[in-house]
Amino acid sequence: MTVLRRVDGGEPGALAALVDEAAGALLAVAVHAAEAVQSRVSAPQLRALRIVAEHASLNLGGLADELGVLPSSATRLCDRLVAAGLLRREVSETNRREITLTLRPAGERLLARLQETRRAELAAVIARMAPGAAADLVRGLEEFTRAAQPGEAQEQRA
Amino acid sequence: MTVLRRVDGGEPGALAALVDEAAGALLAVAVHAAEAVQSRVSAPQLRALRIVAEHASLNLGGLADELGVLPSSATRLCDRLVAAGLLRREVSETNRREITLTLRPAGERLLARLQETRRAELAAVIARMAPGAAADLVRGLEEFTRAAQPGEAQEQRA
DNA sequence: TATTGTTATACTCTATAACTATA
DNA sequence: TATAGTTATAGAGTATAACAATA
Repeated sequence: MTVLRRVDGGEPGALAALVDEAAGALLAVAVHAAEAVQSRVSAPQLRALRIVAEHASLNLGGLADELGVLPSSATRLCDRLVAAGLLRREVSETNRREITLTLRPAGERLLARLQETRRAELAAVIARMAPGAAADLVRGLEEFTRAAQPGEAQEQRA
Repeated sequence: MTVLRRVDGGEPGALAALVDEAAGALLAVAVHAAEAVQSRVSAPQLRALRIVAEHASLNLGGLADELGVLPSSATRLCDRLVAAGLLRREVSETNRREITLTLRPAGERLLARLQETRRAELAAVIARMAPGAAADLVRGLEEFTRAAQPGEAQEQRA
Protein backbone atom coordinates (compact mmCIF):
# COMPACT_ATOMS: atom_id res chain seq x y z
CA MET A 1 0.00 0.00 0.00
CA THR A 2 1.30 3.41 -0.84
CA VAL A 3 -1.25 5.45 0.97
CA LEU A 4 1.49 7.51 2.56
CA ARG A 5 2.81 8.36 -0.88
CA ARG A 6 -0.52 9.30 -2.28
CA VAL A 7 0.30 12.94 -2.23
CA ASP A 8 3.98 13.69 -1.99
CA GLY A 9 5.42 10.62 -3.59
CA GLY A 10 2.77 10.78 -6.25
CA GLU A 11 3.08 14.18 -7.75
CA PRO A 12 4.79 17.30 -6.54
CA GLY A 13 3.07 18.71 -9.56
CA ALA A 14 -0.35 18.07 -8.10
CA LEU A 15 0.66 19.59 -4.79
CA ALA A 16 2.18 22.51 -6.62
CA ALA A 17 -1.17 23.20 -8.22
CA LEU A 18 -2.84 23.16 -4.81
CA VAL A 19 -0.22 25.45 -3.30
CA ASP A 20 -0.47 27.72 -6.32
CA GLU A 21 -4.22 27.99 -5.81
CA ALA A 22 -4.12 28.41 -2.06
CA ALA A 23 -1.25 30.85 -1.82
CA GLY A 24 -3.30 33.68 -3.23
CA ALA A 25 -4.85 34.70 0.07
CA LEU A 26 -1.47 34.83 1.74
CA LEU A 27 -0.09 37.05 -0.99
CA ALA A 28 -3.16 39.22 -0.74
CA VAL A 29 -2.45 39.96 2.91
CA ALA A 30 1.09 41.06 2.15
CA VAL A 31 -0.14 43.25 -0.67
CA HIS A 32 -2.95 44.73 1.37
CA ALA A 33 -0.67 45.62 4.25
CA ALA A 34 1.77 47.26 1.87
CA GLU A 35 -0.97 49.35 0.37
CA ALA A 36 -1.68 50.94 3.72
CA VAL A 37 1.83 52.37 3.66
CA GLN A 38 2.11 52.93 -0.05
CA SER A 39 -0.02 56.02 0.08
CA ARG A 40 3.17 57.81 1.01
CA VAL A 41 5.75 55.59 -0.62
CA SER A 42 5.59 53.67 -3.89
CA ALA A 43 6.23 49.94 -4.09
CA PRO A 44 9.73 50.28 -5.55
CA GLN A 45 10.60 52.86 -2.92
CA LEU A 46 9.40 50.46 -0.25
CA ARG A 47 11.56 47.67 -1.63
CA ALA A 48 14.54 49.98 -1.64
CA LEU A 49 13.99 50.97 1.97
CA ARG A 50 13.76 47.32 3.00
CA ILE A 51 16.98 46.49 1.21
CA VAL A 52 18.81 49.39 2.79
CA ALA A 53 17.51 48.34 6.18
CA GLU A 54 18.90 44.84 5.73
CA HIS A 55 22.39 45.96 4.79
CA ALA A 56 24.58 47.72 7.29
CA SER A 57 26.55 49.51 4.60
CA LEU A 58 25.27 49.70 1.06
CA ASN A 59 26.38 51.73 -1.92
CA LEU A 60 24.26 52.70 -4.88
CA GLY A 61 25.45 49.90 -7.10
CA GLY A 62 24.68 47.37 -4.39
CA LEU A 63 21.16 48.70 -4.05
CA ALA A 64 20.67 48.55 -7.81
CA ASP A 65 21.83 44.93 -7.81
CA GLU A 66 19.47 43.99 -5.01
CA LEU A 67 16.58 45.77 -6.69
CA GLY A 68 17.44 44.21 -10.02
CA VAL A 69 17.51 47.59 -11.73
CA LEU A 70 20.23 49.62 -13.37
CA PRO A 71 22.28 52.14 -11.38
CA SER A 72 20.70 55.00 -13.24
CA SER A 73 17.27 53.92 -12.07
CA ALA A 74 18.50 53.50 -8.51
CA THR A 75 19.91 57.01 -8.60
CA ARG A 76 16.51 58.49 -9.37
CA LEU A 77 14.80 56.32 -6.81
CA CYS A 78 17.22 57.50 -4.14
CA ASP A 79 16.69 61.11 -5.20
CA ARG A 80 13.05 60.80 -4.25
CA LEU A 81 13.65 58.90 -1.02
CA VAL A 82 16.18 61.49 0.07
CA ALA A 83 13.76 64.26 -0.83
CA ALA A 84 11.11 62.47 1.23
CA GLY A 85 13.40 62.45 4.24
CA LEU A 86 13.52 58.67 4.44
CA LEU A 87 17.02 57.98 3.17
CA ARG A 88 20.48 59.39 3.84
CA ARG A 89 23.03 59.53 1.05
CA GLU A 90 26.64 60.19 2.06
CA VAL A 91 29.95 60.07 0.25
CA SER A 92 31.92 57.07 1.45
CA GLU A 93 34.96 57.92 3.52
CA THR A 94 37.03 55.06 2.18
CA ASN A 95 36.28 55.65 -1.50
CA ARG A 96 35.03 59.00 -2.63
CA ARG A 97 33.47 57.50 -5.75
CA GLU A 98 30.98 55.56 -3.71
CA ILE A 99 28.00 56.72 -1.73
CA THR A 100 26.76 55.11 1.44
CA LEU A 101 23.02 54.65 1.89
CA THR A 102 21.37 54.49 5.30
CA LEU A 103 17.86 54.90 6.59
CA ARG A 104 16.84 58.07 8.28
CA PRO A 105 14.67 57.72 11.41
CA ALA A 106 11.50 58.39 9.42
CA GLY A 107 12.44 55.54 7.08
CA GLU A 108 12.92 53.15 9.97
CA ARG A 109 9.60 54.12 11.49
CA LEU A 110 7.86 53.55 8.18
CA LEU A 111 9.23 50.02 7.88
CA ALA A 112 8.32 49.25 11.46
CA ARG A 113 4.74 50.37 10.88
CA LEU A 114 4.50 48.23 7.79
CA GLN A 115 5.69 45.12 9.56
CA GLU A 116 3.30 45.70 12.42
CA THR A 117 0.39 46.18 10.03
CA ARG A 118 1.26 43.04 8.11
CA ARG A 119 1.60 40.94 11.24
CA ALA A 120 -1.63 42.28 12.66
CA GLU A 121 -3.50 41.32 9.51
CA LEU A 122 -1.91 37.89 9.50
CA ALA A 123 -2.80 37.44 13.16
CA ALA A 124 -6.40 38.40 12.48
CA VAL A 125 -6.69 35.63 9.91
CA ILE A 126 -4.73 33.10 11.94
CA ALA A 127 -7.03 33.68 14.88
CA ARG A 128 -9.89 32.37 12.76
CA MET A 129 -8.06 29.26 11.58
CA ALA A 130 -8.65 25.78 12.93
CA PRO A 131 -6.28 25.24 15.87
CA GLY A 132 -3.77 22.90 14.30
CA ALA A 133 -3.85 24.47 10.89
CA ALA A 134 -1.80 27.49 11.85
CA ALA A 135 0.96 25.25 13.14
CA ASP A 136 0.78 23.24 9.92
CA LEU A 137 1.08 26.41 7.93
CA VAL A 138 4.16 27.51 9.84
CA ARG A 139 5.78 24.12 9.52
CA GLY A 140 4.93 23.89 5.83
CA LEU A 141 6.28 27.35 5.10
CA GLU A 142 9.45 26.75 7.06
CA GLU A 143 10.05 23.49 5.25
CA PHE A 144 9.32 25.19 1.96
CA THR A 145 11.79 27.92 2.80
CA ARG A 146 14.44 25.36 3.71
CA ALA A 147 13.81 23.38 0.52
CA ALA A 148 14.06 26.53 -1.55
CA GLN A 149 17.56 27.27 -0.31
CA PRO A 150 20.15 27.11 -3.10
CA GLY A 151 22.17 24.60 -1.10
CA GLU A 152 19.20 22.27 -1.16
CA ALA A 153 18.99 22.20 -4.92
CA GLN A 154 19.99 18.56 -5.03
CA GLU A 155 18.30 17.74 -8.31
CA GLN A 156 15.98 15.16 -6.87
CA ARG A 157 14.85 13.66 -10.12
CA ALA A 158 12.10 15.88 -11.50
CA MET B 1 11.07 48.22 16.70
CA THR B 2 8.62 45.41 16.92
CA VAL B 3 7.41 44.68 20.38
CA LEU B 4 6.91 40.96 20.17
CA ARG B 5 4.67 40.64 23.13
CA ARG B 6 4.63 37.17 24.49
CA VAL B 7 1.13 35.91 24.74
CA ASP B 8 -0.28 32.78 26.24
CA GLY B 9 0.91 29.74 24.31
CA GLY B 10 0.80 29.69 20.52
CA GLU B 11 -1.03 32.96 20.11
CA PRO B 12 -1.87 34.36 16.69
CA GLY B 13 0.59 37.18 17.22
CA ALA B 14 3.54 34.87 17.62
CA LEU B 15 2.41 32.66 14.78
CA ALA B 16 1.89 35.68 12.60
CA ALA B 17 5.51 36.66 13.04
CA LEU B 18 6.60 33.17 12.05
CA VAL B 19 4.36 33.14 9.00
CA ASP B 20 5.55 36.60 8.09
CA GLU B 21 9.13 35.42 8.20
CA ALA B 22 8.58 32.14 6.42
CA ALA B 23 6.32 33.35 3.66
CA GLY B 24 9.13 35.15 1.90
CA ALA B 25 10.35 32.13 -0.03
CA LEU B 26 6.87 31.37 -1.28
CA LEU B 27 6.41 34.91 -2.51
CA ALA B 28 9.81 34.77 -4.13
CA VAL B 29 8.75 31.83 -6.28
CA ALA B 30 5.70 33.64 -7.53
CA VAL B 31 7.75 36.72 -8.30
CA HIS B 32 10.50 34.76 -9.99
CA ALA B 33 8.08 32.90 -12.22
CA ALA B 34 6.40 36.14 -13.21
CA GLU B 35 9.72 37.66 -14.18
CA ALA B 36 10.26 34.96 -16.75
CA VAL B 37 7.18 36.19 -18.59
CA GLN B 38 7.56 39.85 -17.79
CA SER B 39 10.24 40.29 -20.37
CA ARG B 40 7.39 40.72 -22.83
CA VAL B 41 4.66 42.04 -20.56
CA SER B 42 4.87 44.38 -17.60
CA ALA B 43 3.53 43.49 -14.18
CA PRO B 44 0.40 45.66 -14.45
CA GLN B 45 -0.28 44.25 -17.90
CA LEU B 46 0.02 40.75 -16.49
CA ARG B 47 -2.44 41.56 -13.73
CA ALA B 48 -4.87 42.94 -16.28
CA LEU B 49 -4.64 39.81 -18.40
CA ARG B 50 -5.31 37.63 -15.37
CA ILE B 51 -8.34 39.68 -14.42
CA VAL B 52 -9.77 39.55 -17.92
CA ALA B 53 -9.20 35.81 -17.97
CA GLU B 54 -11.18 35.37 -14.78
CA HIS B 55 -14.21 37.32 -15.95
CA ALA B 56 -16.32 36.04 -18.77
CA SER B 57 -17.47 39.49 -19.75
CA LEU B 58 -15.69 42.55 -18.48
CA ASN B 59 -15.90 46.18 -19.47
CA LEU B 60 -13.23 48.79 -19.03
CA GLY B 61 -14.63 50.20 -15.81
CA GLY B 62 -14.79 46.73 -14.34
CA LEU B 63 -11.18 46.13 -15.18
CA ALA B 64 -10.19 49.44 -13.63
CA ASP B 65 -12.05 48.51 -10.46
CA GLU B 66 -10.37 45.13 -10.23
CA LEU B 67 -6.97 46.67 -10.85
CA GLY B 68 -7.63 49.42 -8.37
CA VAL B 69 -6.75 52.10 -10.89
CA LEU B 70 -8.73 54.84 -12.59
CA PRO B 71 -10.49 54.22 -15.91
CA SER B 72 -8.07 56.50 -17.72
CA SER B 73 -5.16 54.34 -16.60
CA ALA B 74 -6.97 51.20 -17.65
CA THR B 75 -7.60 52.69 -21.06
CA ARG B 76 -3.89 53.19 -21.69
CA LEU B 77 -3.05 49.78 -20.33
CA CYS B 78 -5.54 48.22 -22.72
CA ASP B 79 -4.12 50.24 -25.59
CA ARG B 80 -0.80 48.51 -25.13
CA LEU B 81 -2.25 45.06 -24.61
CA VAL B 82 -4.33 45.42 -27.75
CA ALA B 83 -1.28 46.65 -29.65
CA ALA B 84 0.62 43.63 -28.36
CA GLY B 85 -2.05 41.32 -29.75
CA LEU B 86 -2.95 39.95 -26.31
CA LEU B 87 -6.32 41.60 -25.74
CA ARG B 88 -9.48 42.15 -27.76
CA ARG B 89 -11.52 45.29 -27.26
CA GLU B 90 -15.03 45.31 -28.74
CA VAL B 91 -17.99 47.60 -28.46
CA SER B 92 -20.70 45.97 -26.37
CA GLU B 93 -23.77 44.96 -28.29
CA THR B 94 -26.16 45.72 -25.46
CA ASN B 95 -24.79 49.15 -24.63
CA ARG B 96 -22.74 50.99 -27.16
CA ARG B 97 -21.06 53.08 -24.48
CA GLU B 98 -19.35 50.03 -23.06
CA ILE B 99 -16.50 47.99 -24.41
CA THR B 100 -16.08 44.27 -23.83
CA LEU B 101 -12.63 42.95 -23.05
CA THR B 102 -11.54 39.41 -23.89
CA LEU B 103 -8.24 37.65 -24.24
CA ARG B 104 -6.86 36.90 -27.65
CA PRO B 105 -5.29 33.47 -28.13
CA ALA B 106 -1.80 34.87 -27.60
CA GLY B 107 -2.94 36.29 -24.27
CA GLU B 108 -4.31 32.96 -23.17
CA ARG B 109 -1.12 31.19 -24.15
CA LEU B 110 0.93 33.69 -22.19
CA LEU B 111 -1.08 33.10 -19.01
CA ALA B 112 -0.89 29.35 -19.48
CA ARG B 113 2.89 29.52 -19.80
CA LEU B 114 3.13 31.62 -16.68
CA GLN B 115 1.07 29.20 -14.64
CA GLU B 116 3.11 26.28 -15.88
CA THR B 117 6.34 28.02 -15.02
CA ARG B 118 5.11 28.90 -11.55
CA ARG B 119 3.87 25.41 -10.84
CA ALA B 120 7.06 23.84 -12.13
CA GLU B 121 9.11 26.01 -9.79
CA LEU B 122 6.82 25.20 -6.90
CA ALA B 123 7.01 21.51 -7.72
CA ALA B 124 10.79 21.64 -7.79
CA VAL B 125 10.85 23.00 -4.25
CA ILE B 126 8.08 20.72 -3.01
CA ALA B 127 9.99 17.71 -4.28
CA ARG B 128 12.76 18.59 -1.85
CA MET B 129 10.49 19.03 1.16
CA ALA B 130 10.11 16.51 3.94
CA PRO B 131 7.25 14.16 3.00
CA GLY B 132 4.52 15.36 5.32
CA ALA B 133 5.48 19.01 5.17
CA ALA B 134 4.04 19.57 1.73
CA ALA B 135 0.68 18.26 2.87
CA ASP B 136 0.90 20.49 5.95
CA LEU B 137 1.60 23.45 3.73
CA VAL B 138 -1.41 22.74 1.57
CA ARG B 139 -3.68 22.27 4.54
CA GLY B 140 -2.32 25.38 6.25
CA LEU B 141 -2.75 27.51 3.15
CA GLU B 142 -6.24 26.21 2.50
CA GLU B 143 -7.26 26.90 6.06
CA PHE B 144 -5.68 30.32 5.84
CA THR B 145 -7.60 31.01 2.66
CA ARG B 146 -10.84 29.90 4.24
CA ALA B 147 -10.19 32.02 7.35
CA ALA B 148 -9.43 35.03 5.18
CA GLN B 149 -12.83 34.91 3.49
CA PRO B 150 -14.97 37.96 4.20
CA GLY B 151 -17.74 35.72 5.48
CA GLU B 152 -15.41 34.45 8.16
CA ALA B 153 -14.66 37.92 9.39
CA GLN B 154 -16.52 37.37 12.63
CA GLU B 155 -15.43 40.60 14.25
CA GLN B 156 -11.84 39.91 15.31
CA ARG B 157 -10.84 43.48 14.64
CA ALA B 158 -7.55 44.04 16.45
C1' DT C 1 42.06 52.61 -17.98
C1' DA C 2 38.45 50.78 -14.86
C1' DT C 3 34.96 51.75 -11.46
C1' DT C 4 31.11 54.48 -9.44
C1' DG C 5 27.46 57.49 -10.11
C1' DT C 6 24.93 60.87 -12.63
C1' DT C 7 22.54 63.08 -16.51
C1' DA C 8 19.79 62.85 -21.01
C1' DT C 9 16.15 60.74 -23.31
C1' DA C 10 12.29 57.68 -24.03
C1' DC C 11 8.61 54.42 -22.76
C1' DT C 12 5.33 52.48 -19.25
C1' DC C 13 2.12 53.23 -15.41
C1' DT C 14 -0.63 56.11 -12.82
C1' DA C 15 -3.48 60.20 -11.38
C1' DT C 16 -6.24 64.50 -12.21
C1' DA C 17 -8.99 66.98 -15.15
C1' DA C 18 -11.41 68.01 -19.34
C1' DC C 19 -13.68 66.02 -23.07
C1' DT C 20 -16.84 62.89 -26.34
C1' DA C 21 -20.46 59.66 -27.05
C1' DT C 22 -24.33 57.21 -25.45
C1' DA C 23 -28.30 56.48 -22.42
C1' DT D 1 -28.33 64.78 -16.65
C1' DA D 2 -25.75 60.55 -15.78
C1' DT D 3 -22.74 56.94 -17.42
C1' DA D 4 -18.71 54.83 -20.07
C1' DG D 5 -14.51 55.76 -22.12
C1' DT D 6 -11.00 58.65 -24.05
C1' DT D 7 -7.61 62.35 -24.42
C1' DA D 8 -4.36 65.81 -22.25
C1' DT D 9 -0.99 66.55 -19.06
C1' DA D 10 2.18 65.51 -15.32
C1' DG D 11 5.01 62.72 -12.04
C1' DA D 12 7.22 58.15 -10.91
C1' DG D 13 9.88 54.06 -12.40
C1' DT D 14 12.72 51.93 -15.65
C1' DA D 15 16.15 51.19 -19.56
C1' DT D 16 19.79 52.69 -22.83
C1' DA D 17 23.40 55.59 -23.73
C1' DA D 18 26.58 59.27 -22.89
C1' DC D 19 29.02 61.61 -19.38
C1' DA D 20 31.89 63.11 -15.02
C1' DA D 21 34.63 62.00 -11.08
C1' DT D 22 37.62 59.04 -8.68
C1' DA D 23 40.85 55.21 -8.26
